[in-house]
Amino acid sequence: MPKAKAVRRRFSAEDAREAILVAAEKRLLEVGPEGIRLQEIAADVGMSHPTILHHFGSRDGLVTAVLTRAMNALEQELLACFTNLDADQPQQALLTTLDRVDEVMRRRGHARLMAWVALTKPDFEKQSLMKDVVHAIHAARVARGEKTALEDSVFGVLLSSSAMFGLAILGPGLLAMMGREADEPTYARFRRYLVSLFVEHGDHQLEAKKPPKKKR
Amino acid sequence: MPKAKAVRRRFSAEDAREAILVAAEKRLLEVGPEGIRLQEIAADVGMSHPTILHHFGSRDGLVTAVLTRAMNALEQELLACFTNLDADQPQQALLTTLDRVDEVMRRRGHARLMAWVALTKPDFEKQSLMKDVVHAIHAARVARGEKTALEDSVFGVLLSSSAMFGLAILGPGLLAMMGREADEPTYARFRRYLVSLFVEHGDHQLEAKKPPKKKR
DNA sequence: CGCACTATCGACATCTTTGTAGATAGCGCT
DNA sequence: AGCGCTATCTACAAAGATGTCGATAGTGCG
Repeated sequence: MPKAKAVRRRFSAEDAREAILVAAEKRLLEVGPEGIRLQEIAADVGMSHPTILHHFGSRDGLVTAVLTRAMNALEQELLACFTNLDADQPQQALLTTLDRVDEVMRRRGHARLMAWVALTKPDFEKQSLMKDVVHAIHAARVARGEKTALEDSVFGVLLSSSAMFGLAILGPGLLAMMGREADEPTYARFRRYLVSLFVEHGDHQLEAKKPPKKKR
Repeated sequence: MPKAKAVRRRFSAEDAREAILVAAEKRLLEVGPEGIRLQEIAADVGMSHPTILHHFGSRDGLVTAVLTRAMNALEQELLACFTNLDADQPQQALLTTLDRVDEVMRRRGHARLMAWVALTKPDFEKQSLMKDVVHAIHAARVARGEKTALEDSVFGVLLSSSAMFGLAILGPGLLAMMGREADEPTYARFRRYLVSLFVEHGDHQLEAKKPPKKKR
């Protein structure tokens, strides 16, 4: 009996790369860059693993491609979180920004991606968009009348970023250790708590400037 | 010509396990649990890899042993950071506590250990010592006269922990993105900034209770 | 249609890593 | 010293991963 003719679908090179990258990114979020296996990804896409090598040259080529793709996408998503740094409603603007960052980093799992990159590729090319964010925030604070140094705003962004990242990675474990539910309302209350810290800090800077109100 | 007699040193089982665990922990901090290679560790210790298997049964046995050992040691070190939660000098006590945590987590690299565990072993057994820390802090705040809910202290600890962890992992990258030096003085100033946030928050809670001082 | 191009595949080569088996040699005990 | 225990070694087995090669079969174009 003659062997059955293999039905072979054929992507365009572009589509094939895209499908492979999507499958690889899924694995990347789950098991990290080191856990990417050509055969697994090939099976997910429904092709044989030499096809992946044909499109990316080597396993390392695939890993680099998927990492840069994922980091670029993450950068865009984070940029979109900072679209309404509204100076009129600083408190509300800060809260919605934190909500969005939490959505991207924790609920959609992209903090894990950053963690993998930071742990395994410490010299990965960094963007510098955050500088603009810091200056926008600082300008708004100064316009509001706060007497504050630029570094104070730098530290505010640094604290928010570190905390949202750390929360995404360690949050469930930490909350469990402290005997609290790691549910969405708790996370939402925590974000409000963080905003209140910043608001109180801003008011404090404001008062420090206001010259003669009572003693001293 | 007769082959040279092999000079073979012989540890006690205890010492051998210890030496292997030390070498394995070094690799663990560098490349994570998945990166542990029996042959590399054996070479570091100066033995052949089947000896490791003899002592730990399997690679997985070694990994669990080194993980539990490292996490237990980390737990002890972190516990030691909370020895002076002095209610009389809350500000100074908080600052030195943060200094110590930073020393353990960032400078000694143990945040990477926690990150590896959180990323690859999400269901690793957790301790619950933090509950005691939270209650101690909260009791001190209430004794000081702050009108505050327990969850407020929970969130304070959660914020500190997440931030110190995130700072240890992402700190250099974030600071570079914002155009600041990632040197020790900067980290120290950041810790003081974080403490000032908590102090202002505490004062705010205090004022909220204090009934009649001026207008309002 | 017929042909060139190339995405795809099966089979294999090679390397790495874990794990096994049997032999060997250091150490403690009598 | 002699003997048993076992930590250690060499050599090999087995599995899994990346990468290579030549063949095959869609796809687009003349």
